[in-house]
Amino acid sequence: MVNITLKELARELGVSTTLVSRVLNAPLRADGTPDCDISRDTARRVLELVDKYNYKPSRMAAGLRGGKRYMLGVITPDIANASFSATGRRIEELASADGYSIMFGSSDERPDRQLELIDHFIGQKVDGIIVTPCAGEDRSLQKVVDQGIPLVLINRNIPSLEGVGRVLQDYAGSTRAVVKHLLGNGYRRIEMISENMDVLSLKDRERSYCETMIANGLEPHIYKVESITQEIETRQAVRDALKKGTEALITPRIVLSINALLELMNAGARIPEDMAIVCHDDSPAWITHSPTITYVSQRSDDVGTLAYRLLCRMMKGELAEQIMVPPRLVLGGSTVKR
Amino acid sequence: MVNITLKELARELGVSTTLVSRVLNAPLRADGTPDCDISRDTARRVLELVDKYNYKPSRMAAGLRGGKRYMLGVITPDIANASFSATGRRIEELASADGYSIMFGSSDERPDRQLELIDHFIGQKVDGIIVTPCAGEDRSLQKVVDQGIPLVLINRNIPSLEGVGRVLQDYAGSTRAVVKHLLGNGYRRIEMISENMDVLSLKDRERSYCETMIANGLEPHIYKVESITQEIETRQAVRDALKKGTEALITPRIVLSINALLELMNAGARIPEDMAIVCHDDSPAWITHSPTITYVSQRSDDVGTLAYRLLCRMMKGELAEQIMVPPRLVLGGSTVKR
DNA sequence: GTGAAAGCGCTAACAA
DNA sequence: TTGTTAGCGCTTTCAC
Repeated sequence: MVNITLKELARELGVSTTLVSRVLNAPLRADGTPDCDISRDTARRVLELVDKYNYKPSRMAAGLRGGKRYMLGVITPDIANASFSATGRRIEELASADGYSIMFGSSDERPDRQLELIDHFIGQKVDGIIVTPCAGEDRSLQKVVDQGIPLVLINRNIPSLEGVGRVLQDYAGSTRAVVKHLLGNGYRRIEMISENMDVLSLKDRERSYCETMIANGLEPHIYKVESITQEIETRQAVRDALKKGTEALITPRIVLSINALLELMNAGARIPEDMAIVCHDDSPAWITHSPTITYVSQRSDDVGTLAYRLLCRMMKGELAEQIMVPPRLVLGGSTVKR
Repeated sequence: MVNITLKELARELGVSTTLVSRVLNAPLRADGTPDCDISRDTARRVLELVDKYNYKPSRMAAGLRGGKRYMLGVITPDIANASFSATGRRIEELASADGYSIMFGSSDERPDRQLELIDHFIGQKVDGIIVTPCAGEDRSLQKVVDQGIPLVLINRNIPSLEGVGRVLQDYAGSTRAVVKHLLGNGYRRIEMISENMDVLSLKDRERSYCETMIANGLEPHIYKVESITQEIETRQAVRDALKKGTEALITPRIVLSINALLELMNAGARIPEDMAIVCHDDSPAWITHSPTITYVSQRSDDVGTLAYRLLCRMMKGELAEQIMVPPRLVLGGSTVKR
């Protein structure tokens, strides 16, 4: 019941292993026949037997001798995180359709873990690597580049690295779009509830909110809540905002969104009459809620698609690019025109 | 900058490759020295040079010749699903500490996809496979067993398969515990809101709820909502329950839990005075909510730990076992004694 | 068009 | 205690 080998195939056909290997590795022509200097007839016979035995070449052996390894490495800080796993899922989907296997690893935001994983991947001689880097560890990534292994960075940038592909999100741009959307719908007293965290994406959103408000002659105001007391503070902020007559709230993290929403319901506030709200990140709750919620989607799966495609191009020898993905503003009933 | 090979190491040391290989593959003794018939001194010299060059053996080559491959395959229906990814995460964590690489795949509940992935894994000659099987495809799994590759089933059972390990959740047992907990706290009029789905875990919970109620001389009642109109129906069910004077609600799926909770808040019902509630599955919302929510944890990470450990034992030649994991009832303020 | 032969980096009999 | 030899399954010159 063990898999048949190329050698056995060759023997049964009465040809050399070389011949079989060549047929198998030739690029396919438009009409589906292999593009190599093998007689059409022999090639057909080979393919038929391959089919009959459902022969699958051993990637191990192929890789060893120097061929493609059909293996990719993917590292995220935490595969259990919804956004990262959505990205990873998409990569796996596309890659396995192309015959690649995926090795996943979670760095857990620990540089040593990331280093370990990279070493592992290099040891396995993967064809390419996609990684959401954790802070404070570019040496291992540099090593990847030095070894000539195509590398694509996702979501977080490391500017010092050269020759790597990047798929990054335009957080500032999306927040600008949010504010403009609210302004266009007649909202003026727009506030943000944000969290005191050292995360670039959040800082970008805060900064962009302030800039856009000021550029439109309005005064920005951010409630900054501490992570540890986030729920209580968020709820307090919502009550304050309601009392003050704030017209719209932007909540740039999903936990803030959820707690703000809960407090609005708790306070009996009507959305969007008493308070409009823009949430962040993807949740099935946004579209089942009534009214539906206007939110900024991270497009995690699109990021996966783009990263994989870019990696493919790089594996074919094309130059590394930087792709900016604009997060998508999904309009809902929580910010209708007033 | 490319990795050094065992052969080069051997040449630099003036010994044979065999010698080096033996040192490297020997099990470690308590004092950290390799347990083989190599002179302590030579062994030390080998290890020193390995260290100096940070040599990592090529798993490809090792695997090819018949040694361990240090590679595991993990298949879940959807790695983007929180529960599965938590399990996968834990497996990866433990496995990579032992030097294994993990190949992940999502079957997307599609038998053909599962078959493909399994073939891939067999082709890569993984040392072991952990899978949450999708319905309707046991042939590929049988193939795994036939090839002598240790296989562990997670969460879903396929009784016909022999010689496989299993880590299953005791859904009926946990629901029994839920009902008993409520009874013990003085609740009598206990109802369940469930969804009309063909999923074993849900059926188990419904059955167990009914049985336990009847066994205690109480009348069970289940609101069955359709998946497609789940939100509206769940909310309606909550309103009905409040009107009828129901004392406690069990919601055996996370979406039902969330919508029931939202409707309770919407209706201004006090928890647990007007209605106690037991939610299901893990969510950060349960512990940040006030009052905190009593819920049944799936223990996805524990399942991962147990599955990995079991697989390890099987890879060492031990017999396959079946492990039942009792889901954990986490007590919160939503079901306090009345 | 096709095949012989030499490896890729490693492990495992079998000798010494 | 150590080395010799022969592969694992495949790709790749180079020769025919």
